[in-house]
Amino acid sequence: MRNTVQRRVILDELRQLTTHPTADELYELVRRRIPAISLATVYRNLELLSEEGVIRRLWRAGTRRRYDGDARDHYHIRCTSCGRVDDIPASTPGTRLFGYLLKPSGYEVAACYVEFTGVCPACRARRSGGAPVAASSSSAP
Amino acid sequence: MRNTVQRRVILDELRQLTTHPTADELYELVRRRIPAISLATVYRNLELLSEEGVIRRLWRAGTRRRYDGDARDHYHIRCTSCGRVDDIPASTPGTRLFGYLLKPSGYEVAACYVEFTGVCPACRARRSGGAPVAASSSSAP
DNA sequence: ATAAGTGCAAACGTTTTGCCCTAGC
DNA sequence: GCTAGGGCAAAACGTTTGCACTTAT
Repeated sequence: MRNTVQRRVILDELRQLTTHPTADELYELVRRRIPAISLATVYRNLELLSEEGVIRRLWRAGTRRRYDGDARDHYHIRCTSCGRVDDIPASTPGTRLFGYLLKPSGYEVAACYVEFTGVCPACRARRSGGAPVAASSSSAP
Repeated sequence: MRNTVQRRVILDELRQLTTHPTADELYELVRRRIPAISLATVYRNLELLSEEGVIRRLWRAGTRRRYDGDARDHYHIRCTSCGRVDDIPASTPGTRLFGYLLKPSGYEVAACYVEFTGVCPACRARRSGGAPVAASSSSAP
């Protein structure tokens, strides 16, 4: 992975934000530093960086994808009214997850969605059998 | 909410599946019973039914939205290779979540994504202040 | 020198919408 | 009869891609 100006600035801008921007929100910011950058470059870099595990992709099918410059373990809470996404720190000896949710987050918590990712039995068989699968959509977030 | 033929068939077909179909997968099935139905109707109904809490919308499932006819509490596991989504039963006295994940699911589990949904502080204030918010995107999944 | 990366514009697939008509209440 | 809901086609939307050019290695 080459160290291009565009990539450096995209990552730098993303890491300065705690707002989990969409590709074009980030594009607007990056454009202030590299006016000639294209939206496609932002998309390509966000995709590549999340595949490499440098950043995280917050999937939401059908709407806009959001990205998180912090790849460390933590949760997210999304406002069902305006769509913003905030961080919820992972439980540690110092912070209790549900305690945080109830008070400091300020959110009125409505629901919790849990999704595991992995490799299904059929794909595991196919994989060990030899022929690789035509990967349809995504890598693990 | 009126009890139309289309709505009845869409819900019925969805409930017969455990495969969490996309809108157009369901459309193909429904079309066998109502050949003249339009894809837009399927979309409109899936959206309405999930807003009403009758079915569930699986936001994170790849690029295409997937729907679940079972609105009861359970989790999902998505294959990062082929995109299929399976159910993981919620922990009950009889089934242990992690026990299930490790064995009967057959999946090689890679990661777990947790997202809460709720109403953010700003929207709560706006809401109690009176003026309703121009809801941007969604209801809780 | 060479291949990864970029910019541009056009293409893509999914979802939403406006319009007028149909049918449930 | 009134209105939510349907069908159709077109638009909108976020994202991806082909191509020729650039640039980091």
